[in-house]
Amino acid sequence: MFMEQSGNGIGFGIGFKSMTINLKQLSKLLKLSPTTVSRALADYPDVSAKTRCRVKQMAFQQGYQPNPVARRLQKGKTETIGIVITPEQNYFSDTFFIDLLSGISNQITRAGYELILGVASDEEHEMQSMRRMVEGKRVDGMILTLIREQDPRVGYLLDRDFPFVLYGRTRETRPYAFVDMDGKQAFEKACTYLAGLGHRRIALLNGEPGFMFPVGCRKGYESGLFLSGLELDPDLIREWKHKDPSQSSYRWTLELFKNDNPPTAILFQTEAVNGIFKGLDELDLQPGKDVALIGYDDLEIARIHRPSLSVLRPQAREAGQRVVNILMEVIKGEDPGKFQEIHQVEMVIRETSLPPS
Amino acid sequence: MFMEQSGNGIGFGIGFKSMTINLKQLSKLLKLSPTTVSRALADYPDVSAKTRCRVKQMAFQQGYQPNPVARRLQKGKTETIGIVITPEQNYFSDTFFIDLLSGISNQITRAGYELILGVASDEEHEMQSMRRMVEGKRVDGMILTLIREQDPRVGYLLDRDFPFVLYGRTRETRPYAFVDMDGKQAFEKACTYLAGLGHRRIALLNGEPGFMFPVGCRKGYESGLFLSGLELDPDLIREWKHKDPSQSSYRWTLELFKNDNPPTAILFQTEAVNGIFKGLDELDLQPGKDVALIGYDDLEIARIHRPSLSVLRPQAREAGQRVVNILMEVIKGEDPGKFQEIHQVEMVIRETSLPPS
DNA sequence: CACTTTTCCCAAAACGTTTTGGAAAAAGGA
DNA sequence: TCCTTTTTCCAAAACGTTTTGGGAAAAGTG
Repeated sequence: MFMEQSGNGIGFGIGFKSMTINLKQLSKLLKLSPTTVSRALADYPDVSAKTRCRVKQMAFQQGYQPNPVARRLQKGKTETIGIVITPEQNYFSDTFFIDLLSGISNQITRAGYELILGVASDEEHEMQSMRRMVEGKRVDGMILTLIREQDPRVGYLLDRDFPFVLYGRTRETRPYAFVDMDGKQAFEKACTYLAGLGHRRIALLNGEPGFMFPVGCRKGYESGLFLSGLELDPDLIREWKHKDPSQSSYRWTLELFKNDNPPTAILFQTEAVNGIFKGLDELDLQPGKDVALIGYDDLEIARIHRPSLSVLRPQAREAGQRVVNILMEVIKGEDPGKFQEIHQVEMVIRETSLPPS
Repeated sequence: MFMEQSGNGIGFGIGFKSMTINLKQLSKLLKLSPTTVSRALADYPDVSAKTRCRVKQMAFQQGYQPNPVARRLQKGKTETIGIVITPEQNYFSDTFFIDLLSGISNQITRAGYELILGVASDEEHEMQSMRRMVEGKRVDGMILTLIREQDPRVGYLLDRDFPFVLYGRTRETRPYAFVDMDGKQAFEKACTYLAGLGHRRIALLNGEPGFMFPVGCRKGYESGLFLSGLELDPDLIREWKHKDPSQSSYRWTLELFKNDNPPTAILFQTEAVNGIFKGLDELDLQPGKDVALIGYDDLEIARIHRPSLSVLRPQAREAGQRVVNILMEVIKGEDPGKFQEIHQVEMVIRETSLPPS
């Protein structure tokens, strides 16, 4: 008996190299047609239980795995999801983004898909990287993070009806799918909590304008003040920059306390915590003792620091999984407008949220 | 004239949707064979300059891009590189890993390849994720980071002769390709520098045993002591844990100063800096003034902190690019043993490396 | 002109799957 | 037994490229 094809050494078990068997070879081994083998493996009902079993056994024994590239060509799908990250805005400075990515990755793998990653240095390259994926037919869908108020990526994808899901929201009238954290509710909760402790001067050190998330934070903050019967003082609101969270928040912290009537509590995104600590230190104010603090995001520093930082904790992992599940539905053709989820954020009270002294 | 195929609306310029033209349609438009069009676009010499030009123009005008999946099938390549990261060891807590990833991603894109990302929660899933990529024929090559002294991934890939490049090194006698930072030289340099300033008691707060990088750091530290005529004191060497760099380094910092003859300087990986600062603070020691500090990795905190932290700065971006270039060579069939690069690390003197007081 | 060489193009095969549209064999029904 | 239905399988087409192996026309050579 001779072997045709590139002699595939029918699994003699010697060595590991190129244990790669394909459908034709497998079907030859089974004395069946490739069609039947393919259908047996896919559990089609038109192949008898006996042969199905035989096929699966042999496939397992031979370590057969269908070539994904060939399947993709035939199916007309890339089985791939794209995401582009921009390190300049040091977004995933800590566990939060990794958790999100971890949820995304695991769910994508479970679906038999791949996650391809682009790293872009700025907005322009971000768009470029996404266009390469979309127009180059390299992905079936996109995941967008770090969403801006006016986000050209969303318009671009909507225009060509390309499947995508946002982690976050943007200003856009057409319906689109998103998973967002309820920043408004979170900041409202934190604000009323502090007010409930007796704080009357609560500051907000908010994220960079232009991005969508800080908008919700501010709304929650204002609503929290209102619910607690406190007045909004524009002097107690400042915004730091993504490029340099520590430096800018440091400066704004100093600024906040130049006030005649300085705050007794600060709400902020935990990314900015280093600058705040430094500022307070310079002002000889003890975090948690002289000034109450609640951060958004439960980064490592929040747990490590003494006193440990009270935080608002988004469930990034779960959100990542939802993003993928939704994206799969949208790819299947479901109406994206049906998938608009706003996830609750829990508050973790630690040591920096005491009543005013 | 009728259109066959799924009437592709030969670029009337109305709307964006499915502007996707394929080779057959393009060739029909040009009244040429698909063969010629394909070869024209690939700059084969057997197509006349005139038609080549005509083809390229039309391809551009129609926004034609070859379907990568089809090309991959034909070429027998996935045009894809895999990488698996493990967030548990909070490895990319900051800019360093992002820089590496950025270099990797850009270079991969330049080569027309994709980067697929796996996120694994532990060593077992890390291996599993890699096997899926390799045995599932999903990638042409792997990039490995965070290398352990005994690293099963390396043996696995060598056994099946699968292309890969390490960022780092491991204990393995067979030749393999790697790009590594010269941790030994870096720590030697830092150590002799401090000794030159007059420090006699220099401590090393090293990374977790089991990983390869700390081995080099320790060698450099020992060599630096030796070159400076200082004796090695095992009491001045401690190792923190990846899982919890701040906490463990905090404890070890306290421990170091329980010594009868405490250190006047500490060498460490910058990841651990928060714990060290906290420890020193608790001991009422001023970083940089009472204790000189040099960290490995130029993280944001190093630049932000006052006094700013002197550091050893690896060029992660450049290293990432080299890793990809080398991997491309290995994929082409070059001998991996030829590619073993050890990159120099520069020292950035800031404010925490003064002579002993 | 007859021959060779060069230039330019193309039909067909191949990559490894899945899907389509039967067809042969077995089983059931009268 | 003959006809119908069900079961089980398969050959061929298709997905969109690139590569192979020419072949016709044009240009060069004597």
